[in-house]
This record gives sequence, C-alpha cells and structure tokens, in this order.
Amino acid sequence: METLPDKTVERLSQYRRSLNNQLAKGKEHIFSHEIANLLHITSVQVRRDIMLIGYSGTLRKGYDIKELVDLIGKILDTDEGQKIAVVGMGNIGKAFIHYLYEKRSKLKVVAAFDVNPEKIDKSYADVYCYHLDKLKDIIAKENIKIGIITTPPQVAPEISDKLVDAGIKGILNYTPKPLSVPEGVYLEEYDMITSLEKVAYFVKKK
Amino acid sequence: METLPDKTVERLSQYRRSLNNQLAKGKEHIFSHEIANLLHITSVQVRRDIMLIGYSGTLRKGYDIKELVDLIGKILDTDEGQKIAVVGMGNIGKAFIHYLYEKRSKLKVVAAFDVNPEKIDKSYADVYCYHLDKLKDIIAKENIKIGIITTPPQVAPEISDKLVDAGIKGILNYTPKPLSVPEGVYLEEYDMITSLEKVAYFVKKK
DNA sequence: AAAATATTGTTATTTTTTTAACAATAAGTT
DNA sequence: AACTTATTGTTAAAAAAATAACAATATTTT
Ligand SMILES: NC(=O)c1ccc[n+]([C@@H]2O[C@H](COP(=O)([O-])OP(=O)(O)OC[C@H]3O[C@@H](n4cnc5c(N)ncnc54)[C@H](O)[C@@H]3O)[C@@H](O)[C@H]2O)c1
Ligand SMILES: NC(=O)c1ccc[n+]([C@@H]2O[C@H](COP(=O)([O-])OP(=O)(O)OC[C@H]3O[C@@H](n4cnc5c(N)ncnc54)[C@H](O)[C@@H]3O)[C@@H](O)[C@H]2O)c1
Repeated sequence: METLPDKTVERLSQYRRSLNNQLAKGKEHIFSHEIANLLHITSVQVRRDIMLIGYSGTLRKGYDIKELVDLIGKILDTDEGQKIAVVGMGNIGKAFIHYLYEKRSKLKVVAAFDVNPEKIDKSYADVYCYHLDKLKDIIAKENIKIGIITTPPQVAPEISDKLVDAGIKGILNYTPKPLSVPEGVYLEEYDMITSLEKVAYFVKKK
Repeated sequence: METLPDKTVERLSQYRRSLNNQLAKGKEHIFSHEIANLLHITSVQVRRDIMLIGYSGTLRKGYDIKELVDLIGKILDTDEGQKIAVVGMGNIGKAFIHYLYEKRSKLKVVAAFDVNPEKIDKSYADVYCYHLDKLKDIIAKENIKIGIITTPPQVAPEISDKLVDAGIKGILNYTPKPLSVPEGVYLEEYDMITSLEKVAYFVKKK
C-alpha cells in the first residue's frame, strides 16, 4: 500500500484506541459519524481515512469494529512488534516507560540509557537502564529500531547522532532542541513549551 | 494584527528560543538562513513568517536579534503574563511544573489541583496543590485563563467542563481522551502514543 | 563606476489536508 | 412494489501550509 498521509496515520492510532473501547463495551459495528463523534472530527474525514486504508463497511450497518481494528493493526504494527529505547531516565523518560508498561501493545521499551550513576543498572517497570556507553551494543543486540530522547536539550544532538549511528530508524525527540537526521531516519519532534505558547497566543487573541 | 497561522505561531515560539540563545552568545544580527539552520527548516519559511509578523531586516545585515525577540514577545506574550492551572499532579503534571519553574517566562503555573489526599495542600516548585473542589474559586480569584489537563483520561471530559465553566479560555490536554469545548475556548491536544505509533509506522514502511 | 554577489520581501506555484458534494444502494416504510 | 431514508465511497472543491521564483537593492569586488 502507498504510504499514508501523516495526519491519517495519526488518526488511525486514535481510531484504534476508540474502537477498542467500543469493542470492550460489546459493540460490534459502528458508523462513520459515531467514530467522528468519539474523536470530535467529521464523518467525512473518517470515511476518507478508511477509504485510504482500503477497508469497506456495509451500507446501513457501518464498519465491523473487529475487522477495522485488525486492519489498523496490520498497518501500524509489525508482526514481531517494535522495540524502543529511551535515552534519559528523568521525569519524562520514566513517565513514558511506566505508561507503556501498562499497555499491552506491539511497542515495547526494552532498554533505557542514562549517564547518572544513580539511574544506571537499575530497572524501572521492567526496563533496565544502561550506561550511555552501552547504547550501540545493546541497540544492535536487541535490534532496536526506535529511540525516544528525553535528555537535557544540550546533549540531544549528540544522542541523536549516536542513535543513528547505532542503526535506529525512527526518533521521537522530546527536548526543545531541533535535531537533524539523515535521509532514511524518521524524526518526530514535540515541544511542550511550543504547545503552551500556542495556546497562550490564541487565548490572548480572543 | 491578523491572527497568525497556527504553524507560524509554533515557529515563532521556536525562533524566540533559538534567538535568545544567540543573544546570550553575544550575536546581534542574524540572517534568515542562519535561523533556518538552527531550526532545520528553510530560509524561505523563516522570511515568510517574519514578513507575516510585519518585521523587516536590513539587506546584507539580516535581522536585529534583540528587536525580533522583542517583537515576538509582543505577539506571544501579554504584558502582565498569563496564569496557568495544572489539573492532575502525577508524573506529567509535576514534570511540567518543575520545568516551567526553571524558566523565567511570562507563563506561570499558579495553581495545581488533584483529588488524591497525598497530593493536596502541598507545594511543588512553589505551586500549591488544591483539592479539585476549589477549582472554580481559585481560577476566578487568580484570574487564570489557561488549564493543562494531566489527569487519567477517563476524568478528562469532566475536568474540561469544569475548567470551561470556571472561565478558562485555553486548554492543553495531555490525556489521550479527545475533548470538545465550546466556541471561544482554544483547545490543543497532544497524545504521546499517537506520536510514537506514527514513528513506528514510518519506520515500518522504510 | 560598473559588475557581481548576497540577501530581503513578496508574489506565485505546488503540495497537503480538510471539507463538500453527490451518486449508489441497502434497508426500512408505506 | 414503490418510495423514503440512511449511509457509504469517491470525486471535486476549498483551505492551509510549504516551497519556489524572482525583483529589488545594499554591499563588495573588480
Ligand atoms: N519536564 C517537562 O515538563 C518538560 C517540558 C518541556 C520540555 N522538557 C524537555 O524534556 C527533556 C527531559 O525533561 P525531564 O524533565 O525528563 O528532564 P530530567 O532532567 O528529569 O531528565 C533528564 C535525564 O537525562 C539524563 N542525562 C543527562 N545527560 C545525559 C546523556 N548525555 N545521556 C543520557 N542521559 C543523560 C539525566 O541524568 C536525567 O536522568 C528535557 O530536554 C526538557 O527540556 C521537559
Ligand atoms: N506518563 C506518560 O508517559 C504518558 C504518556 C502518554 C499519555 N499519558 C497520559 O497523560 C495523563 C497523565 O499521565 P501521568 O503519567 O502523569 O498520570 P499519573 O497517574 O501519574 O497522574 C494522574 C494524576 O491525576 C490525579 N487525578 C485523578 N483523578 C483526578 C481528578 N478527578 N481530578 C484531578 N486530579 C485527578 C491523580 O491523583 C494523579 O495525581 C494520563 O491521561 C495518561 O494517559 C501519559
């Protein structure tokens, strides 16, 4: 299948979560406008996304939730699951690890790295924290393909380079330091302060 | 001034941070392509954004960093600063409070709310945590206009309603539960899992 | 002083994303 | 059985965002 638009991929992740909730409630079929209401978007958007992934519902009955969830899984997940490394075991890093630990998902944090001796050689929610020096070895050994950076911003570029060098193919950067990665590595950045300043701006405008 | 595009606002926040770094290093002028390099975007984008806020540089000399930072401040900040409430003093809530505490910024968290007795009536990084029941009173008294939701997802809609009812004009939602707010309230949502699943998808595609 | 260069500011074009329009049709109603 | 309604799937249009093109011009070089 063609590579899906960024925004569609984001929504698929959200559809799946909501659909799983509905499944858990015993619901078996769902209409596009029902999905839309759950996510506070429009039903056209839902139908368009579903069209893009090549699924069809039945007229007057809607979509088979189970089938749709499975298909989204086929698109978003790999069969074996994907392994993740977290670099920087501070507030955000730990929060993330705990959070993912609770979910049974195809995405698993399997290693953490830090430089602070207090954090190293301990486990948090079953994730072992190694010294940064071990990064390349562990990533290779475990075949980890995704890295999350939650270190202080100053060191983020250096960590990013190390991750890329170790063979990582996707990076999620939570530091406010913009990174650059070579072609072939997918980079997603998020900055909480930017979000907050954006809200503040639009509040001010009102 | 016209309301700026969402994306431009996001970048202004990032420009300011980078520009402040440059100021601290003693740099006084900067070219569009230099800003672009710092943020790993294109210089056209930078010039276009700067055009939109109505600033002009000088040919062959670039932009006066101090002036640009001040102008961005005029656009993003209010003179008195803006007050923020955090609801849910868990991992993310606490991380945010600590983080903003370190920055001297026009954005200040002035109150936190929770329902867990262990969190209530204590201060974290100078932010006092009240019982949720006091939310309306404190928000009115302090004239808080922005709320950050970091509670468990199930209660997010209820918290959102309470915030809106208390007069909040902007909400930043970190729970994976989509919210809806009335016209006139600005809502920004962010979901870490969605980001991560997006990275995973594009890694898989490669 | 003329030519070359670097850089801005702006308009035009392209791409991406969202929204609207609507034809097709299964199911329900008269 | 004919009619109405609800809903999908898809194409078309609109809106938003990014990128490209380029004219204007201050500075530097020849
Ligand atoms: N906490 C927030 O609410 C918040 C908000 C916005 C942005 N951020 C950003 O997110 C990032 C993480 O924030 P946090 O609050 O978790 O920070 P933190 O200080 O709690 O954690 C940072 C961790 O990184 C480790 N570290 C330092 N240097 C390292 C290195 N070279 N290699 C590996 N690990 C290293 C530290 O030992 C520490 O454990 C920071 O960049 C921060 O600017 C945080
Ligand atoms: N931690 C992560 O990495 C992560 C990742 C993705 C999403 N999230 C989401 O972010 C949110 C916060 O995560 P967290 O790890 O900080 O959770 P947490 O459990 O550490 O904190 C939640 C806090 O909310 C409080 N709370 C519960 N009910 C409340 C109510 N009715 N009113 C006010 N406060 C209430 C709890 O007492 C607790 O202090 C959750 O919705 C979670 O799903 C977290």
